Amino acid sequence: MKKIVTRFAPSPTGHLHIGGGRTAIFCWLLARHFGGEFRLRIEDTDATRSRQEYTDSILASMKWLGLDWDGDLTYQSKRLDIYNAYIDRFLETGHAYWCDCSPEEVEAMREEARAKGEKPRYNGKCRERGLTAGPGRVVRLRVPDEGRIVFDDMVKGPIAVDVSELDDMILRRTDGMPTYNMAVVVDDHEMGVTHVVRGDDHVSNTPKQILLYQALGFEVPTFGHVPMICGPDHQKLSKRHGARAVIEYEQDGLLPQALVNYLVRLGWSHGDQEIFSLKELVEFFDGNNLNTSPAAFDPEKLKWLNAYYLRNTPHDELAALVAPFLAKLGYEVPVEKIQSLLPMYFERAADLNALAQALTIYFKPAEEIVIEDKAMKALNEDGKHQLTVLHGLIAELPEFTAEALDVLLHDYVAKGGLKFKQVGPPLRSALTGLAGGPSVHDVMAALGREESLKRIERAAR
RNA sequence: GUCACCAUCGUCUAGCCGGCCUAGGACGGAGGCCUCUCAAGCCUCUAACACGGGUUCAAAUCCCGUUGGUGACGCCA
Repeated sequence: MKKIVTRFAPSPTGHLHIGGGRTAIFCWLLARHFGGEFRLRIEDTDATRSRQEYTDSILASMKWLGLDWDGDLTYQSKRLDIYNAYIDRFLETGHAYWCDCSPEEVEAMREEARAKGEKPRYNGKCRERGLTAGPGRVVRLRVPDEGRIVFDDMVKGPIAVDVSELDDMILRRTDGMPTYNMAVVVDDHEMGVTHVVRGDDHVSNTPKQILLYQALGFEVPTFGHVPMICGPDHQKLSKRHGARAVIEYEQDGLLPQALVNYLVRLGWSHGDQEIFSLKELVEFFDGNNLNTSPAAFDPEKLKWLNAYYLRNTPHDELAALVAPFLAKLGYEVPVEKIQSLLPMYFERAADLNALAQALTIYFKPAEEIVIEDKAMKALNEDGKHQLTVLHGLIAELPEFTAEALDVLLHDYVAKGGLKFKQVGPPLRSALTGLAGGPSVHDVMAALGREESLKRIERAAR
């Protein structure tokens, strides 16, 4: 079988969005599954909107997601000569012609068609005028008068469109730049792309591109259009839905594997399985079992997956990942110290940022511990009384360890005929300022005797 | 408006070459166990085949229509 070549072709007009990210993952997976090649191409033919910083950002996001590409990056802006050579070929073979209609004229044609209840399109005015190159002129494709374009979509199955739906699209703009469809076809052919997997929004481009392949005598690749991702309300995806650029998820403290896992399951499935390692993904993803309908983005499920991956990350790795987030909060602390606190917190946070946030109470002085409202309740009269008594006992505890503290507290409760509820919550409020969290004996052991006593005394006042 | 695509719990989905489906899993939600609390974990529950016609002994599964949704219709990609 011929080697499979896929590609991801973003345009550097913004950061890598989750929709594009998912497409990239699918393309990468398909190539890796079949031992083929995954190529990356930057579609920067729109000079006014393309920016280098976006290219850099997209590349960084690709790396973060773990999507490595084969060969060199291809920049369309550096291939103008190639496109022009092919445009000449179109002209020479009579598949294209020069047109001097102004945008306003064309717009009028579209209006006219719309008024007649037809599809808005260019009417072919310059087809037989025999125009040659000149300023203000574009090159248009001569679309066949009749026929149907049929292709077998990898995910959607057979799709047929009548050529009467297509108009004589522009191949070369007045500024000499190729249009999207033109450049894509040339590049995909020259790069040896065998499988074009892209978003659903491109289905209507496919018949146009097939026309170009045919006119050029190129072999038509396999196309696969994955459905779009929409917001939880099934509306167009927007910031309001919490669906954003990949880079933002990185900044929020998501684990790349969680995002990949989530995105891949949005539109693809492997039976009932929810959790996939990268290795399993490569093993299972063969381009089948892709869904045909648009999927709603669900931040809750992403959160759950991230928490899952967080819990299952070895603590030395996790500590290293948390460190930069703590630093961002103003706490430069040794990774070993972070790791020592992780057993108490790794099951209690949904992302690295929240995890770092939770750890800050171990690095700030007693005076900076703010007691939240919910935690105030435990610091009633009895609570403060218990804290005062406990302060003395803890100060005299011979061996200050979590185990010894646990024994001390339970002995104290048993001897006094108390309930643990009378000592646990006030201690937690005093030590952490929070109503929930790890066992109080663990917290004290982590804080150390001196700091624990300071906080208990402060809260007992 | 025209064309294309799509339609299973609130969401992601399994099932879809018809019978194994009184429709399965996961997230969320509700309740419970555990427990000093919050998580985690475990258990239980919640909730769907858009509608209408066919075809058939039998339809979530096949066909047609309706409705609804998405996308496209650029000298953007």
